[in-house]
Amino acid sequence: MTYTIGSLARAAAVNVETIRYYQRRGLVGEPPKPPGGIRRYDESHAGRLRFIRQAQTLGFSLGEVADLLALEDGCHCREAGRLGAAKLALVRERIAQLRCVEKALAGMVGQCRGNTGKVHCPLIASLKRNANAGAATAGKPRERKAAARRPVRA
Amino acid sequence: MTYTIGSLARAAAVNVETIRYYQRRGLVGEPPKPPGGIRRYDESHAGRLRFIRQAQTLGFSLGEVADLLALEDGCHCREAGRLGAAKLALVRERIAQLRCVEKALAGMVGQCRGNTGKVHCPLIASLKRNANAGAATAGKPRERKAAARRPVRA
DNA sequence: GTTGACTCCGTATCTGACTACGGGGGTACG
DNA sequence: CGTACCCCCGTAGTCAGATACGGAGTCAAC
Repeated sequence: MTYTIGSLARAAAVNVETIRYYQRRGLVGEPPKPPGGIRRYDESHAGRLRFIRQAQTLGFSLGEVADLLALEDGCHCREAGRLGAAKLALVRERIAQLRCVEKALAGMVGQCRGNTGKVHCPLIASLKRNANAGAATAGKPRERKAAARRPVRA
Repeated sequence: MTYTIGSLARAAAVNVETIRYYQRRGLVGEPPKPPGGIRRYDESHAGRLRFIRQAQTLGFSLGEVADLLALEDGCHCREAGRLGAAKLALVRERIAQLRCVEKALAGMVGQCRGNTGKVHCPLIASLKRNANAGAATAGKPRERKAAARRPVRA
């Protein structure tokens, strides 16, 4: 089955304009345009779009997503391996941090059962440990030139 | 030990302007200003800032961070519990997804050892399963009014 | 008592990621 | 044939999250 850009957008639950934007950024390909006609997309495009959205909700910027997609697309293995290993470390770090949050939240939610007073939750404390660990390796703020620091749809 | 806003910024590895911005957003408090003087901050402020950054890298928007901080600050337990449970579900989902990515990346990096050809990695496939599961509950794109879909520093 | 680093505060600018607009065109169907 | 969609493409606008700027005031040290 093939898609027009509009039906592709519906299939992947994104805006048409977003697809065009991703094309401009080189994240998804633009199929060749039949003379005087309408471009045709397929499942691989839909998969790519869903992947991008997914990766974004996991905290990857579009730039990072582009890196991941470059891996998928196949580049020289040596390079792919390095890049993949770096991303892997990043992913594992995020998982570890999220587990801290999970534990803290779970504890707090448990404490809250039936209580009507106030709570002081261990969330900040639990994250602070992690943050301090990371802070040692962090440079001065002005040196940061990295991706903007923004999140993601809920 | 106490901080001026500048030393606080260094201690938490953020920009001074960012602190002011967070104050405007109500994420961190502004200590009272001694008449004609300079505000003083302490460890609790530094912790809060680190927490915010931490939470952001985990994919929470500043709005969500504000929710989490409200829990920390203590609100009625019933409400805190609900909020906490919701965030908890979200966090668990993210962990599960990240584990998919982790597995896929690890497999790929493994395959790459010593190989100089090309790779086609199972990354997209691994996420597609997850994404499709979620897609069932997703509304049309235009209905989205949620937080912007942006990530986070590397 | 001047210098230099820093604070205060308001406003302006930048970046990433969309999202909207609008003119020009094709296709489909009643 | 008309009209109702949909596509193409370029450009402009929006929104969150910072960052930057600049004049006036403060403080510590030389």
